Amino acid sequence: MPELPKHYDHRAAQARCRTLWDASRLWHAEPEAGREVFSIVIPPPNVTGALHLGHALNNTLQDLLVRSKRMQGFLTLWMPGTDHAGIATQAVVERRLLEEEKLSRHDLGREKLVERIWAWKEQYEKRILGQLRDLGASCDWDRVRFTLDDRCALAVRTAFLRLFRRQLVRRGKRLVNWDTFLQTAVSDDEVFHEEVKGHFWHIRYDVVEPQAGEPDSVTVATTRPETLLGDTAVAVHPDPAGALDAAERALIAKRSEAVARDQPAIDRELESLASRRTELLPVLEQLSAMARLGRRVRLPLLDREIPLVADEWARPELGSGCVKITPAHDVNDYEVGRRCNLPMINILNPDGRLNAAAGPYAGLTIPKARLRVVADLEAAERVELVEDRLIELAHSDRSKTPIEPYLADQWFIRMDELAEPALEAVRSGTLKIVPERYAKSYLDWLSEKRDWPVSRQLWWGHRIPIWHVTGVAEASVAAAFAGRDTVAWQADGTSPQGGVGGWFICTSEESLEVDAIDGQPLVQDPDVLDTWFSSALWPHSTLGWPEKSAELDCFYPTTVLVTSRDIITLWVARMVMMGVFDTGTLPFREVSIHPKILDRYGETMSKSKGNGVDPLDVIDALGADALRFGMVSMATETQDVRMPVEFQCPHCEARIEQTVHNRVLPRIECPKCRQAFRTQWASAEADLALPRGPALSERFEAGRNFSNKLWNATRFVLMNLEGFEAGDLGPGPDGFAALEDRWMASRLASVSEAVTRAINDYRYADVGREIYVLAWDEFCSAYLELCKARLADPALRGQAQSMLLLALDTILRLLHPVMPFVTEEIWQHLRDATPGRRLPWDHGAALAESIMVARWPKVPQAWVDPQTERQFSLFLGVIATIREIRARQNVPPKTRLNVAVRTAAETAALLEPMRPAIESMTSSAVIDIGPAAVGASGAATAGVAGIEIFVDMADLIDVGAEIVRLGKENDKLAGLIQAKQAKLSDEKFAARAPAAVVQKEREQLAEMEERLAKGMASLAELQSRPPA
RNA sequence: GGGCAGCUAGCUCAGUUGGUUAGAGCGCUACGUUCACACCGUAGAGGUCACAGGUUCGACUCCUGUGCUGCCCA
Repeated sequence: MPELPKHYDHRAAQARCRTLWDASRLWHAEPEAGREVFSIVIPPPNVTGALHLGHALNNTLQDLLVRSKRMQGFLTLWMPGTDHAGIATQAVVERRLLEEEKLSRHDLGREKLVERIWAWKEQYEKRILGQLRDLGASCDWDRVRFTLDDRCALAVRTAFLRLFRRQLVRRGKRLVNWDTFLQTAVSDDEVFHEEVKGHFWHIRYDVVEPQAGEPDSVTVATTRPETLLGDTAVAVHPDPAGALDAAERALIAKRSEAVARDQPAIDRELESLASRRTELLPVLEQLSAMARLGRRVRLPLLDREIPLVADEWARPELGSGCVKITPAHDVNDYEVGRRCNLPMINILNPDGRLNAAAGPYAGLTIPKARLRVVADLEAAERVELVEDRLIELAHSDRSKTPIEPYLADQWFIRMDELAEPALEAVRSGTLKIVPERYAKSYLDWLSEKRDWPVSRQLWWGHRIPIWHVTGVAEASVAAAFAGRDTVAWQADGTSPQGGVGGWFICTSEESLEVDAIDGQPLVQDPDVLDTWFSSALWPHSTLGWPEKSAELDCFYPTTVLVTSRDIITLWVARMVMMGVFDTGTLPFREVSIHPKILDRYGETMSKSKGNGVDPLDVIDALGADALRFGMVSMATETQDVRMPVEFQCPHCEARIEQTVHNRVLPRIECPKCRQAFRTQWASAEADLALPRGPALSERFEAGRNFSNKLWNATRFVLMNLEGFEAGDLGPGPDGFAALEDRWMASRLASVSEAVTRAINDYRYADVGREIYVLAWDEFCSAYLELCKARLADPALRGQAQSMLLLALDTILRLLHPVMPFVTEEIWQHLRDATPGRRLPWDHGAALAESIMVARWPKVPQAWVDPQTERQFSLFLGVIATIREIRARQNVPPKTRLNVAVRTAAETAALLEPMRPAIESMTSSAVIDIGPAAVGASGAATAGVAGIEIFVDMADLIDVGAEIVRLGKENDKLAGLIQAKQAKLSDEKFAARAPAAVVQKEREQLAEMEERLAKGMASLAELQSRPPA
């Protein structure tokens, strides 16, 4: 049998496994009746860019579930695919177009731009799917879907038509977040807030024809002075006195609850409130009365008369107590405008320049208009005060430019009816979110039932399947689409004249095939749908809905959705709503939420920050299994995990800590070898010529080392298989003969049970940890060492070989879902060496061609043997103690020592069979085990529970050092004993603690006292020796 | 402003229903390379469990408050 190389070669193994898995297509699932199904849809990665570590985590966890369920015999489907990511992808392509060709999307035109984006998609889809395969994802690669492909498109149109028919789609004006760079509305979720330095301008508006005793002007303040061009009112509170009272009451209440330190600040606020009452209140009362009388003020610059209105949005406790109202460009003002029936003047063009409504300022961009408006106001002596101020400004996540609130026509989906079943599913526990605490944000968000604005003024996405026609009678529309159940229509909301009006016509067909009705053209809505609309249909659209496909029938609803916490509302909630709406069934029964990966400073990783780790770098340097093991170990129940990032020098392999400073440099000089390497930022030719230093993390090394450990354990087993014909492995008629075999069997049973349970509970990190301890600490460090003696003994050799194989095989199967490549590679070697081996849970079936479909270990729980495990831990304790003495005394490893073990006859009987193992594992000779065992004079001693160990040191012992050490240990023990005695002599403890606890404490005390007595005796003995 | 987390060894994290003499991996120190593996072995050092109160015979664990960090929603 050829010997394996000393190191596991992950690159070669990955290539071999890929070939094997692709040739066998074991990841493929066909619908089949009567089998238990496990199905899962991938959260489709955006085709915007390559996969990052977050994806690696998400997909590793899914693959862990999928592979284990497949081995457990479920009919298992993992549906792969990608998302078109409307705005994100279009923005990236547009940006490149501008950078590389100096062209805007309008220069190119809709059709050509969409073509370019498709080309981008093809490139990145290929890359993403390649990355997933490199990661080892066992998706059904015959079923790859894309949210913009024909099948998804039909699902989108059909779902939209169904919503339209149910009157859940409506058209409306709405203040949207307008991205003036991309010229589209973006959703609230695509907006981030950032503080910027700005100013707060206080501007005076004159009262029109003030009467005697009335103020002749009001002052309003704004951070955006150019918006006054769109002002349609100035508001004052309807009951200023009442509002001040309420504000005061609130402050007093707050003061009574505040800690002393915060009270002075509140007192100052109360004082200022009191002074407002005397100075400002009379004027506000007067203005409030004027508002009721319909009095007006004059808008500076445009010289327009606008009403003074009474509305509670004006807060008497702030500023002048008056506020300008710009309904078309501010969310709160919009509400005021609706309440007071104010006109809404839009002063913006879609490109962010002012329109004709801005009069002389038309054509200017917002920043320029602001400068001009301020200059003109100052010239007109209208500015009373300018304050510096930090402003929370909304920015578009996509273009990073400031958002302008903008009044536009949009399509909305009404949420009330859709949200209710989705809320109920989680409240009733039909849909389980793990960890449970995330259910709260899901419920909170859905409970608001805010309408979903679904139009996007983009070219990349699903075109809204609605056409508009004006000036026709409904009868004509009906006649045009007679007999087509794929078409529905609604009045457009304008009032019909003589029965003739405007209509919105919705269809699930690709096109209406009717271009005019009664001579009036049909115009398709130019907008596309929010990306999340197609994502919301993902679980059922990928399986063939609206067709009644065999896949839908077999694999829907899916079993579980695995995702990270940031898209619970955006995606998970919407999938639940649309899944129920379209199919009547929840799209999945459980949602497993995993953490987010942050860098060492707690920042989210991103390419633009330069703090990310490319999964392919890890796969290349340390192996896909190392990456996966790291990911699984990190997936605990917390919401974030931190991952320190390091650059690896390509010259000397030194690791350089990634810092806020060096992570943005194009080149870095290695502090160790003084040679430079490039980073992702390199653009100058000189930098690009340098070799690249990948960003990695030491957190993946444990996985790499683990792969190698397993590999070498396999090497050892294979080296010792000569003469062994593997058949049925397992206990003989009388069970396992050797103690260590019983122990190993017991551990296999416990761990396989624990791992299976952890997988079912989505405790991913526990899965990794359980197997790691079993494989490394128990199998490699203890069991394998113990087998060496029997392997050398012809009579016992077969026994050991059999159990070694049984244990290794079981470990491989348990580990395969976490580390598929190394386990498959080993499986193939082991299969060649022992084709005839059968494990009890194989039930006689032939050895699987791939570990991917080997049967999951169902280890009989009868193998669990607590008595043996206790015995074994005694043995391990003895070994550890002897080794400790040796290390303490600096005894060279090859020096054989004589050891005596004094313990009760009962314990001695348990240890006796392990005598050869103790000897080989501590390179010593065990002279005696029993109640009467004694060490030679000058022996070093140490004890574990109920066992005293004498190691004959002859002249080796450093008496002085030993006296110091023993003295310290005795002191510590004495302290513990004192504490324990105090506890036990406390009557309350004895009276109230459970008897079992008291009993345990007593035993511990007795044991400590015994150890202390021995320690004192040893110390005395050492002190009585003559100095060396 | 509201909600949710987190704060345990130098770093990254475990710690089940309160019963601890608080653990792991990495890093560090010492020793070790014929005998599966130096991507290794053996041993060691290292912690007022963020802070302050409270409940309890007993608190890392439960309650209240404070501080810092992060995320989500306004």
